[in-house]
Amino acid sequence: MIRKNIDLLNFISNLKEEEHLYFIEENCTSKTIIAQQDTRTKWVYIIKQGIAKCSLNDDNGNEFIQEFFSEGMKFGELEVFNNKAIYCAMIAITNVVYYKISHENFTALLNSNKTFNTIVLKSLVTKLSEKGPRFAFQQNRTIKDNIFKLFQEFPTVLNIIPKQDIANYLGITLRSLNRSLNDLQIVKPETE
Amino acid sequence: MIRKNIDLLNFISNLKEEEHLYFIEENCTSKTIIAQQDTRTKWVYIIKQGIAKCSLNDDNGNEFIQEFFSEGMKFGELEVFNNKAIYCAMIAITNVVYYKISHENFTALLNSNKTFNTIVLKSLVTKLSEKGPRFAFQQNRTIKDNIFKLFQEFPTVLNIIPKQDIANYLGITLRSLNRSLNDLQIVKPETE
DNA sequence: CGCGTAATTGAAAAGTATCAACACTGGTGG
DNA sequence: CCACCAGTGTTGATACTTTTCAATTACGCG
Repeated sequence: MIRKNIDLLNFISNLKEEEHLYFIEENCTSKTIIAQQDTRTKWVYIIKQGIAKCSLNDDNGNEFIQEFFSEGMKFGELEVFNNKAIYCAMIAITNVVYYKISHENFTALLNSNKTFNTIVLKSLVTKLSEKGPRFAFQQNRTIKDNIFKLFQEFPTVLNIIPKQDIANYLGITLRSLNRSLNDLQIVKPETE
Repeated sequence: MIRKNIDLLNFISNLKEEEHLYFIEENCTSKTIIAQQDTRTKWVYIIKQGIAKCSLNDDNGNEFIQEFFSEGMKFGELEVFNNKAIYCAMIAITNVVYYKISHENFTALLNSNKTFNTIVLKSLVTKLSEKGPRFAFQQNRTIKDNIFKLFQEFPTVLNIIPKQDIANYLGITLRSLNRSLNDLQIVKPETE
């Protein structure tokens, strides 16, 4: 649910000065729209710290959250290859520190640096191989099954992510989420 | 819904003799299981002709169809990178002609041949960028909306793919599919 | 304290699945 | 040539799940 890619962060911090300059560090506060859906951008983004949601909004005002991104997750790289407008939005949930790298430098690094090429390939593969099972499970099980599984994997999610976002991630209404949490007797863990 | 990747087929047929031998041609009849879920394989498969379903089955007997694959779609490449058992099955719907290439040769080609590297990257990107919107739409709309959209994009689907498979692709029951088809007055086109 | 955002809850309406019976089709063997 | 069978498709009635709507409460922050 909350994805990370430490390899990529390590790779960046170990880059020699010259190539490290490709990556520009910025930060933003909670709720900032880091990248806007349906616009064109020249940047690929990589989360350094914090949590953001990668979400897809349709005309009816429905928000579908694909994943929550944390350390090392990159975003906007698909647009380097297919040269289209970005097809989903990236919105900060907590305060976020991130890198951005231009399409040109991204492509250059991809062609010149075999390690980077492999890391990018693997990250695409990982994203792909996680999406399938997630949607399969989500479609074929009841809401309760899905919530139960989610809270097993991630017991503290209520302390980190707003309920509406959790509901949008699961593709259900807030009402249904609340009912199921009651039935399953799941409560927000105390933070001490 | 039925994916193709002509670039990859062209690439293969233009390969020089030596590298073309990497790709072994085979064929099978309808309903053959080309690749079995949760097993390990040393092959990457590429459809040359026909249609197969890429599906994910769970313990409860539910089948979730990720996509229907046609000319040029490759399958099993994720396992080259993450070295796990294949996580979904590939089952022929029509008679199918396909290539297979070993993991070793796939990797070799990926490293030695820049065109191939790009084609593989792009195919991953395409798969990724199609999955998100599909599930977003599927989750946030009614069954009828989904069916209407599907039959707009693909009016002849009833002539090609069994109804149960269409239902599994949409994540609904056959009963619901039939009811909605009635309501929408969608009928199987005559084949002449 | 007051405001806006987030969370909670009940009742009614809408959407979907489940179950079971039946129809159609093409192929096979007597 | 007909009877049978398996696979595929069709349909109605009912039960269940989930959403919608609306009213209310809790919380954090200036």
